[in-house]
Amino acid sequence: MSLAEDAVEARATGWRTLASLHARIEDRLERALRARHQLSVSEFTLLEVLSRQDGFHLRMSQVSNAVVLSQSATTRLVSRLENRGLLQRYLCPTDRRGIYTELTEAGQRLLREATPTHDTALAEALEEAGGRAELAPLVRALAKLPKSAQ
Amino acid sequence: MSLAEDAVEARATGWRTLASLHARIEDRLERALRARHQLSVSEFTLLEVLSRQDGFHLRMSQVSNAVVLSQSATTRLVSRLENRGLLQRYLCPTDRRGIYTELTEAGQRLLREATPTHDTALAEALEEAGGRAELAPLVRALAKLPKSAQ
DNA sequence: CTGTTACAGTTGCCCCTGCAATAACCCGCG
DNA sequence: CGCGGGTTATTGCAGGGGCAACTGTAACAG
Repeated sequence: MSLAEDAVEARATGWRTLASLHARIEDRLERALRARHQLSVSEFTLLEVLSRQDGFHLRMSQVSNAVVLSQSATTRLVSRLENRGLLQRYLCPTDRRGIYTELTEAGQRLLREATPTHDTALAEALEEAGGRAELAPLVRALAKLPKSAQ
Repeated sequence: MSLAEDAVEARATGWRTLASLHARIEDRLERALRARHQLSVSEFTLLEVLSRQDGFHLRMSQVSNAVVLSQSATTRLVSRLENRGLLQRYLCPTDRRGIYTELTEAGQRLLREATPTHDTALAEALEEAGGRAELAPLVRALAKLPKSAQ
């Protein structure tokens, strides 16, 4: 096998491992958050991302980028949470095309409640994955990532 | 910050990085495979998984596990590919509840055509991700995973 | 001022997915 | 044999996502 073919194979293997680990973690988080707080992973992620912003607000396009969803999915994601009173939309004063999204008190509270659920489920998922031979190396690598990797 | 909180934070960071990288790669693969071969990532993965089995066949439940999808999604995934003549179902002779899925000639051909597309897109996605400061460490870690990690 | 182009979000439509209920089947026990 | 309990796969239904078309706004050229 040539060096180039080797590289292709290595990337494919890495991708399969990554995809598998991702699916397992997401599945676990989804169930835990859905069962206890009526939240999907995307919804939790949005609350979490907003909470880490100064002033708790972001533009739609930034949200879209942060949660890695299309514009339309972002619109609906924000709408769902807005209907539940967890966040608010308001027009950007200087550019009326822009729309800001801001966490409400209720949203901050729900996030505080859901965070332990999330953290526990994540720890369990990693724990379990660490026990599978094909996933363990990646789990260990994850733990060693630089902290600041935002 | 306590050690325990530190660990929670590290896991959360790792998960965000993993999720972000996964989403970017999947998005890229999806577009490339869809555009050139009318295949989704799940569909390609199934073809690929089948091709690596002796005799190119698997039971539904094994398929389900391999592509990390629910049973119902697996049924439909297999049905779609069967309708396109890329694989065949046939009853397990010893247990008629079981159903085997087997790659056809056409399926093997399409897989051969699509593999370069997949590999190129994957390489590009990793290349691009490697250029982002927050993803680069994980990309490097992926490259170092043991080859055999199936 | 007006027409053109670029940008930010939203909406209609359709596909894929998971859950729960269901059908078909195997196995063991009375 | 025949019934009950556990598997394996399929189907009805509703939710979430992407694409493309559309609305409203800004920016710029003439």
